[in-house]
Amino acid sequence: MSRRSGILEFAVLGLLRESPMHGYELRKRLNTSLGVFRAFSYGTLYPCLKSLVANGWLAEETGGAPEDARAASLAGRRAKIVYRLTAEGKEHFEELLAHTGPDTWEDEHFAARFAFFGQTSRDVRMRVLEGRRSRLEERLEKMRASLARSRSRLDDYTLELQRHSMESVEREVRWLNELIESERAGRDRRTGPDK
Amino acid sequence: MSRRSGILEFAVLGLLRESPMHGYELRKRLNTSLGVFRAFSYGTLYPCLKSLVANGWLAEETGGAPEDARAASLAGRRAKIVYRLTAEGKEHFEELLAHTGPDTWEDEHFAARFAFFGQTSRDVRMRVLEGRRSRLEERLEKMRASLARSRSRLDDYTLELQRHSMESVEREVRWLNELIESERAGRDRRTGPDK
DNA sequence: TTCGTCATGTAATGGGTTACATGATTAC
DNA sequence: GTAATCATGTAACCCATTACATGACGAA
Repeated sequence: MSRRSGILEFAVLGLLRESPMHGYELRKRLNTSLGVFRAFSYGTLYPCLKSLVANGWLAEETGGAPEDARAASLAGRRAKIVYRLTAEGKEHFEELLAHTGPDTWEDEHFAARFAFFGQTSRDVRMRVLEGRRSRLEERLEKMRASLARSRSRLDDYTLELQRHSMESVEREVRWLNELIESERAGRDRRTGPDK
Repeated sequence: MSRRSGILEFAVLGLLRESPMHGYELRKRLNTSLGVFRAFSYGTLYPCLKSLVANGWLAEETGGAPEDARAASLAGRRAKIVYRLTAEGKEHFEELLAHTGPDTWEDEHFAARFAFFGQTSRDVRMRVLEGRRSRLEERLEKMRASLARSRSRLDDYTLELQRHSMESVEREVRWLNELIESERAGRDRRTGPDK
């Protein structure tokens, strides 16, 4: 029970929905394919997998069909545990995909959600994108305010750092604007009057 | 002893070098003036301050001069503890400022170091900037490689996410290039032949 | 007088890493 | 045969947050 990391749990479920995998491979996918994710260590991943099994969301399949003589002969062989999503797991992931909320627009969480946008319904995508955007706009407001208050007593490097990080945030807002635009365009094409 | 957070310790020492402060104010400065830093909670900050005192790097000054009658009359009054950097603390911070190494070019650590570049010698600044840059270039290489390997089996959203985060990294590299350029220009002005 | 913000602190908990331990398989 | 990488796992630790507890000070 418990040992829920939110992000990791979500990503694991999402990856396994595409196809069953064992832990080691899962970890690679977490770093590479999904790129953005930081590399979770085995010390995090394996216990997480166990807990997902305990919840009934994953099933372990310790390789080799039992009727296979060669498998039996290699008795001492370390089991390569393949995990696959159960029906309950699929259902649970579906729920997670449908969920939107303030936690959803935080940095890491947002990246994880975005990575599975391919499986997400458009209205949920919109809510997440818009939530993220307003979250960033809030952040910008705070930065601008504190900058206005303290600009005078800050040295050049501190100022430059603030300028650069504000620009980064502004850049992400523009990116979100484009994404939201194209989501809307997609909707319009579907529900619009004609053409 | 211990309870060292690296970043927090460094930032606290650096802020207190400018002027003595109490914990509450310190925390505000950590969020606002230095902007980039995430808001450390009191549950992190206060124990950290205690440990810095235990190390002899900070000294506590529980306000009010003792000869002040009013201070004595307000017996029950909650002490407002002002922390100031000791000579040892200053020396220790100097050492931290001079240190460069692989840890120094990681995201959060780098931001903290950059925020105190005003107090850092130019050659150390250069090493940190260049270290950071090569760290990012490494990261770019990995991203490009994994993208090349798996582009085909990734959906549009995953691709877009990777594209955007690569662009972010590339943008930071350009920023670092400019900074390094202007550091070099600064050195040239000083040591160059004339004008 | 009550509410917001200033101000300090602790204990429980969370979420993660590192180091360690083990062993199979593949490539050279 | 030996090194790299595949593969799984545990225990000790680290860093930080949350929730809680306490209380002063100023303004409405």
